[in-house]
Amino acid sequence: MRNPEKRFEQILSRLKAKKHKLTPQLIAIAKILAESDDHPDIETIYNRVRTDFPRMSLATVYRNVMVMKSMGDVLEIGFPGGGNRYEGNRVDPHPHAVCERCRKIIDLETGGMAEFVKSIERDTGFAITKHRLDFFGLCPDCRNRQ
Amino acid sequence: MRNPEKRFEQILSRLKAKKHKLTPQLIAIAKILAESDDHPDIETIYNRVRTDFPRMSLATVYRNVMVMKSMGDVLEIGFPGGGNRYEGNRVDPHPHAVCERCRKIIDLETGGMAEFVKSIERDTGFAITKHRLDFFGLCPDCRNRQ
DNA sequence: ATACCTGCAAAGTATTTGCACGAAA
DNA sequence: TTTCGTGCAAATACTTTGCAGGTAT
Repeated sequence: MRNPEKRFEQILSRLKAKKHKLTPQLIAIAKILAESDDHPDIETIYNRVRTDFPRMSLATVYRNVMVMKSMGDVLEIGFPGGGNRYEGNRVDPHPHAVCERCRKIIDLETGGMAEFVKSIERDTGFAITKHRLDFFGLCPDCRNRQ
Repeated sequence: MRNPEKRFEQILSRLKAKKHKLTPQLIAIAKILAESDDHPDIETIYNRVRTDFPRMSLATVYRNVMVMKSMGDVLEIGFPGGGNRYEGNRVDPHPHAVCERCRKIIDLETGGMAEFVKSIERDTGFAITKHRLDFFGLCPDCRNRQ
């Protein structure tokens, strides 16, 4: 998704379809998420939103981001110890390069693997030290329990 | 690494090489990590170790796991909201399948991707809904600052 | 002997929740 | 009008830290 406006409208219509009240706070948070391409954390979203809504609570940011996350309109990039990052302008699963020092996160396109690492280093200038590749789903036992 | 005993000795000798005091607590925790293939969390390690060391503190488990993690002898599988999982019997990076319901984690071997998802579902019986693929390292800006 | 490690309890973080009020539908 | 969302503050969960005493080298 390259068009933030369109993405914003899409999120709003999906919220409406799910019978969520379109409060000014929710709208503002959705807008930030649709527009941001730097994978902001909750605190960052909070700060951005507070330039327009100085009285908005941090709890409201948590709550609304979680709403959109469970709808599948926001991707959570989780980290141990918190400070999770969120992405709303693009929700198809895709790899990320994460700088361990400045915590910058950039989107990558899928491809090989190992081979992949080399091309990432070539294309981005990153020095890759580790990667993380997890698959989420239901194991056989749980699939059989509904 | 298929041999827990050997892996245990390896961790101990690396700890010794780094001038760590081989306290009974550290040895016990290293043993659990070398032997466990179920990616235990801190609480689980704590409980396993406490059958032999009932007076051991949870803080000690945290501290010693972190020591081995920074040495590169323990792999941390981090999750948002805590409850991170640890793996000491194998430290080469490799993909995992994580059950979102029972939190079971199993090791996988590397291969394609997309194609990969299908073969994982075939081989394990998992129903994969998402995957996670992150690369960690230093971005160009940070590489230039040392 | 002495530097490092431990247990305990307290302090931190990040996130979630209860509640009374206020606003969207 | 009625239901749901908000702000605030307190609670929770996980992890880290300060300190006094103990132990591996």
